Amino acid sequence: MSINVWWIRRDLRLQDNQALQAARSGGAAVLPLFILDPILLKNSAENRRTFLFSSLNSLDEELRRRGSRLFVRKGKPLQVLTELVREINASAIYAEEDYSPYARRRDAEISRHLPLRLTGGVTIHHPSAVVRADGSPYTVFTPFSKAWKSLPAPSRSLISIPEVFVPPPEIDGEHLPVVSQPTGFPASEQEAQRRLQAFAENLIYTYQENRNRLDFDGTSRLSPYLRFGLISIRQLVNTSVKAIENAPDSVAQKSAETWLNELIWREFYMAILYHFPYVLRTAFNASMRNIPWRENQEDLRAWQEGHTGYPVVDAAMRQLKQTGWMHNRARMIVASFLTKDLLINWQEGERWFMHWLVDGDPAANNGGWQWAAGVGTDAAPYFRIFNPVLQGKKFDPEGAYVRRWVPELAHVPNDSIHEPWLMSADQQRAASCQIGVDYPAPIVNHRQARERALSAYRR
DNA sequence: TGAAATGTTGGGGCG
DNA sequence: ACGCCCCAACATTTC
Repeated sequence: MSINVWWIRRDLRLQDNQALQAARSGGAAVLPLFILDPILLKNSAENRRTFLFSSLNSLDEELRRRGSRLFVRKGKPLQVLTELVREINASAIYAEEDYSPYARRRDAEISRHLPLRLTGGVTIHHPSAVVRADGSPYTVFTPFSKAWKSLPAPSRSLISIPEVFVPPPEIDGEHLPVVSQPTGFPASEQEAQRRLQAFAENLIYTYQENRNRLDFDGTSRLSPYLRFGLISIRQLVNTSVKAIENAPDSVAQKSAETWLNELIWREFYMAILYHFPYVLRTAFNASMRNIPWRENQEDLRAWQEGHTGYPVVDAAMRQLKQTGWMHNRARMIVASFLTKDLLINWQEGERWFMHWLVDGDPAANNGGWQWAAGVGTDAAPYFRIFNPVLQGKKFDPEGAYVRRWVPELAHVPNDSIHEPWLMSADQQRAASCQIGVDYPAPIVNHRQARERALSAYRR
């Protein structure tokens, strides 16, 4: 009987898995393999490692329930696979294609030596398929999304979970590191399914208005699961399409369409990274590579630790450090603050986010930062500068988000919660919050910082 | 997926 | 009744 390797990379799921399906074709036995690649492990952040290992443990449990198990080996993938293929006399290696520069180099090298077969699955459409008639890639989101939508829709039926695996041979492998469950994001396929189901019942129909609210859980919170493939993008897209069709009214329909667009943004940035891998090193827009950034460690530190004196910024940065996740609206606010108000290089923000985010993905994170800094594809114009006070008032009107993450401000009244420095000495005493002692005064004056950013960007 | 500055309009107070 | 001013509300332009 022939045996295939199912090389698991960012498809940690049994449901709707094209690589797994391909590996089982012809009734072959499947060896589920995860490779602990020292290069990837060195670059990955602790929150993502915890989520990854926890996900692998739960995947292993699921496999054991079906008469199989997960094999883990450590080392350079080419070397690991070469040895393994010889050891078990495998016919082929099946894996879901990954479009990041490192993954492409790695897979190209392996393909020269071994029968590596790549399948789709990370995206709905391959980055090279969403291009203009002349084959050139899109660099603006709206035309990209139109082209994306004009391509054949994904199959509406998902690939079901194999009931029984042909047991693979017993071979040696590493043990998975034992980790505690990541807080806030239980790492299992069932959890991802539960979240999607809950979201599809209600929140998807109010997404348009609620997604921006910092003080309300109006988003799906599926990003870590999608990042590591505990759920397939196809299932999410199919869910959004169904919701668009079933929407009770036009507001609900618009909401489901907005959510679908967010999924397309993800594919857009993956395509950008695929076609323009240099964006990981420098601004997409060549005219935006010489902005006179400030090198100010003190301000950078204040931003990172949530001590800028702007409540909504500090709340968001503390949410990130404490939970490994940040609300999307908050990501835009803190990115605008770092790059515009503090005039610090967006790449500092990109690095900090990758260090903490449990959903950190190079394509999406880079795209988001370049967008916010106004240096990327289809970027926000450089003069679009968020006012952290107005953003707070608009999207956290009662200050619930601020109070949750910045306890020093717990007793500050609503009308001062987003500009506590305006409180009188009496009010500060009443709120048990002395500005400059219990909570910092703003490290920059927004009005002046805005002017500084505008003139720096103009240069 | 902004915010600030500037322009326009129209109602009300007032001489 | 009229002109003038003020200013809020809204619209447009600019960054």
